[in-house]
Amino acid sequence: MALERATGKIRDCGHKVTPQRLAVLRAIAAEQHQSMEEIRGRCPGVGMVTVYRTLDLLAELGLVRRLDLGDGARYELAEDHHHHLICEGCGSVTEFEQCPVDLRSLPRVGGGFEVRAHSLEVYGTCSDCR
Amino acid sequence: MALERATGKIRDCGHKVTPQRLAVLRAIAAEQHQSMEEIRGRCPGVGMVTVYRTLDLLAELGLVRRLDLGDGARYELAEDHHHHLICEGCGSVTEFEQCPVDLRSLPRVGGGFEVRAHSLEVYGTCSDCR
DNA sequence: TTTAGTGCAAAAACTTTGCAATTTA
DNA sequence: TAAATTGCAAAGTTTTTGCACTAAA
Repeated sequence: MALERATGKIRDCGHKVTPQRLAVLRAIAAEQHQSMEEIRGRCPGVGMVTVYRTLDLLAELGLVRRLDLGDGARYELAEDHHHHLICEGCGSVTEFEQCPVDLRSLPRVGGGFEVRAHSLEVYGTCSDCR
Repeated sequence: MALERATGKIRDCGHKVTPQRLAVLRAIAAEQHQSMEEIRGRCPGVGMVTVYRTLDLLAELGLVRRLDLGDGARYELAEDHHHHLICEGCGSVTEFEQCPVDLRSLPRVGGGFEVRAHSLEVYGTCSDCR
């Protein structure tokens, strides 16, 4: 379970595991690329300030990533790889599984950059907007 | 030149080409993934409100993309494909050219999504942070 | 018990809107 | 000239900070 890995990491880095942090973690795990508002909606008992600070902490620990695909900030679990389909017409964001990225073909770009994960955004027009 | 393509598009869509819009376009063309602050610095004669509105317009026309890779909003020319290397240690963002993405291998994901461009973010640790 | 974390209220930062003056086509 | 654009000031949003209180380890 990803939650255990996360709580372990929090503890390992000298931070405390609190009910608020667990609530935020569960909220984020519930669905990818959620907005602040959605996350807050999933953990109503947690103060807004704490949600911000928890997201900062989780991002710092490399457990969560913050990204903005055009409409405000979104948060997602920092999985190994992750692929989005973004419609330039309506702005909808959906995910897909199959990975069309082959990083083995990358000569060590940037001189010794150690790859850990990737995120691919494919832009275009969804069937509804054609 | 990308600028001509952009001004053509602006005109074609019934908008006017103004000195302010040209200045913002040039600013954006100067470097990829700049922050609002950097863009503003490159076109000091243009009011902040106008920069915001111009970026909105350009994004709407599909000429510019707004994205956030962890630290505030950044803007970049909406090129066909674009590849970032993001260090989880120091947050630095660099680009690389070689494209490790093969979209032909994608079965028509999402049922009829028409692909126009893509952006790849590779997360990891840069040589300075190892 | 000690140190880290929480949450309120306030501050700061960021972005959008209303409107009169100006400019492009 | 008409319709679009600009920029100021003000209003809205979003995010961060200061500080007393609370809780995890």
